[in-house]
Amino acid sequence: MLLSHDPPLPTPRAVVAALLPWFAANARDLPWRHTVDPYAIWISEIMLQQTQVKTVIPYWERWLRDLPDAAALAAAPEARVLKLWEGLGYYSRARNLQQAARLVLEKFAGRFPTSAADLITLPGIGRYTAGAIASIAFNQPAPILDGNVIRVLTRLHSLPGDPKGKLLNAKLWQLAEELVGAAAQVPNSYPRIPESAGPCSALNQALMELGATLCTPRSPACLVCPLADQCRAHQAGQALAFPQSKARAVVTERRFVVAVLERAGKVLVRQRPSDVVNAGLWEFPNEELTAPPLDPLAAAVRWLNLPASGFMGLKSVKHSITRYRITLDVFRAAAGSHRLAVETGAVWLALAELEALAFTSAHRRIARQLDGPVSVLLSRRKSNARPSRERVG
DNA sequence: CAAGCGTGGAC
DNA sequence: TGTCCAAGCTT
Repeated sequence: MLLSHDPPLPTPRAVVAALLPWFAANARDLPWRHTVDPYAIWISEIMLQQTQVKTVIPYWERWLRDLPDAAALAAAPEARVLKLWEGLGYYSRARNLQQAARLVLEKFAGRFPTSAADLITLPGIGRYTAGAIASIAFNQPAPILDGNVIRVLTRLHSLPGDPKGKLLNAKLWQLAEELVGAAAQVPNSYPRIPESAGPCSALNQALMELGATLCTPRSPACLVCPLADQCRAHQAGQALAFPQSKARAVVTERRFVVAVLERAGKVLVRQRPSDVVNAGLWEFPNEELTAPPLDPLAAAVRWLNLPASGFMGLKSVKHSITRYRITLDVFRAAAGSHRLAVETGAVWLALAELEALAFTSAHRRIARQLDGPVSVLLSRRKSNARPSRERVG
């Protein structure tokens, strides 16, 4: 029997031998791939948590320009850090970055830790990020396991089960460790990325790059995949069956009324408390509609304690955060001394002053509506809503 | 270990 | 247009 007709086994050595040349030829030109500065790599890894590359690029470039090193980050006012993060979401990432920068200065004498074991002690750095920084900045043979690597490895080895579950998760970390260990032993003649720290860096990035560009969730490009001949799921025509992740939480609808109160050319804004979602970010006063029938205009009348003729509806804003699908019904009113200004500890600010503050995404969109020339009148009957150029006088 | 934590890209 | 989900961490 001719063994050469059997597909090659996905051994660590064979996988590395296929991935490194593929990555050297196909790596996307991403800005953080032109540096091995651990600070710059660290910032990119935190920003990339649960966030797409395309979204991160402009944030990363602005951040590195404004806060080029750990000392600058440690010394910056938190408000400036949050403003640089505005729109990226998961804002505790930004606060943890600053706290970690201060720890690097204090506990590590300003030298970034090079081992995953030290890195993971810093706030906001878990097992994945510790391995990513150690390998990408310092070429340490530290494994990584993110959503991309989970997809690649469960397909490559046709591994059933929940990849976040204890058993399979441990198996995947083990496989990732074997791969980066094999990368550490490749000869110098292997294709290299000139600005990469070395083969451990390249291997880990190659795994993620493959998952991001070819081994995608819904339309994997197996025909051009460098691992296709080793991939068990592909051989069985079952690539789409992996990973077998658990279903997400069901979506819940929520509705809020928002007040844009004006006085002498200023608007009323407030800062969210520290123990809620979007903690510390700025917003317009708002209240959730709970009891049905959830009529926003009636709720606004009751909440603002103003006659319906005393304010106008702006275009409603829709957004989603985590498992909630949220509609914001926005009402704009002239208010001399409204009780909301006292009760919530809010402040009156000119529109131009809002620019410097970190707003939640939905409320930033409301603020932009106020800047523009056109407001949208909300009809009492939803089916008859139509645009208008009227403004509150 | 499940749930909380945001947002916008992509199809 | 709705749905999925992206280089996860913390509690």
